[in-house]
Amino acid sequence: MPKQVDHDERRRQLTEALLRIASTRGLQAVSMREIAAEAGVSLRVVQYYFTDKQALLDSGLAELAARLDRRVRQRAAADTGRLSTRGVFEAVLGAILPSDEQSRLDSLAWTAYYTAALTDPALAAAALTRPDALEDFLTTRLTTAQQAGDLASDRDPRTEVATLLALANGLTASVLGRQRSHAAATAIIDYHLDRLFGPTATLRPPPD
Amino acid sequence: MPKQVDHDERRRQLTEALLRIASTRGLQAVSMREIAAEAGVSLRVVQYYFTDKQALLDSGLAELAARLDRRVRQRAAADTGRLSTRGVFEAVLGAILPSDEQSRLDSLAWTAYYTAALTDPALAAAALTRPDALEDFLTTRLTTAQQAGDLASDRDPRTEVATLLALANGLTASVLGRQRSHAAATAIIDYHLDRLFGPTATLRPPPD
DNA sequence: ACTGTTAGGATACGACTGTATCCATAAAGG
DNA sequence: CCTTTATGGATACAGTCGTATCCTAACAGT
Repeated sequence: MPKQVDHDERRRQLTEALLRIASTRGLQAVSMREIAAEAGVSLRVVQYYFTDKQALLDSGLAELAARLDRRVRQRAAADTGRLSTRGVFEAVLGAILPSDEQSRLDSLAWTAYYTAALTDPALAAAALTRPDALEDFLTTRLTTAQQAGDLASDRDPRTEVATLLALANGLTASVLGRQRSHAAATAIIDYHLDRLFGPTATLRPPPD
Repeated sequence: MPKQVDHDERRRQLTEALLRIASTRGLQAVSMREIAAEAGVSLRVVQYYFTDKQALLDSGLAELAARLDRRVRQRAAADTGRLSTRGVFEAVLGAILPSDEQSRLDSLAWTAYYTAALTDPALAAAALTRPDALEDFLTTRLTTAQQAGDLASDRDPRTEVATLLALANGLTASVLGRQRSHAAATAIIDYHLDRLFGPTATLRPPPD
């Protein structure tokens, strides 16, 4: 047998080439030949490791979901026990908003996939499933905080969580379109976390 | 001369055919021939009334912006004087969220354009300009309400408006993806308007 | 009535698409 | 050693794309 190639590694390289194109030139600029060129291989190699273009697109979507999940998990879930409830929300929402260049590119690709899924049934199943896990986790956490007295009793945890996630998505769109800076988006999130959890002590000036 | 055709009317028909395709099959499904078929004319006619595909896309974007502007204006700005500040916000935000089938289709097309503009410089200039007018109008209105004592003094009108608009966009995305119903999105908006303007009197049960 | 312009039908061009096929090479197993 | 199999280069195919061209038909102005 020939060179004995690691198929998973090859597929990973091609998937990353695909996402690089999708995030910089859009999902409609993704073609078999473009992926090959971006990855520095021939067209045949792309065909060899992926049966279909659809398989390639599916792989890109899966990798993207894994990346976003990883980002949220690394920022928050690792030491979720040690963080305050507010800290958890800051971490999760901060992980959703595009901050550095890489997360911006990933958000761009994700937006492209999401939009394509709205009119393409082949992508809808994979891209339009609601990520219940994150929402449930935050709702549970916020409900607990409310029972502990850290959240006003007239707040509805489910609605508050749904709001913050939808708000983060809306802000993300505006950051991607460069209508708002990352800092401005973060400020808006913080404003609402302040209201949610009351005038927090973190950076309050010392009492005179 | 021949049939003496109304060029503007012809262009309007073709633009609407374009938007019909973009909102149901996506912007990447829009081709000259598809537009011709959708409008029931020949390819040559499409070429005759639009010099470019780019001109066609620009026309679609302009029509879309006009429709959304019209929707907001009809719901709110016409009798903005007679409405309460809360009523204005309900009207504007309700006009942004896709409600009936037509506004859903328009929102789909708008989302497709916005996403395409993120990676296509030819669309970026027209689609990624911040609609300052609406935001400024609402901010002014909210500031006035605050001065009249209808809004708690520790609220920041600018941030509140930016939040509600970004929230409406985020909720719109979830409604388009059928992850949330229109009613659920409206409930979330109302929840926050309740908090903004205090426990409102509109539907409060009569005091015993 | 003739002429010139406008409106569109028909067709073609080169580029690009996803996919399929043919064939060469290289290494592992007998 | 030699056959088999995994890898990938080269090329082809049938569509579709935006755009260009050619030509005809119908009417306005003179």
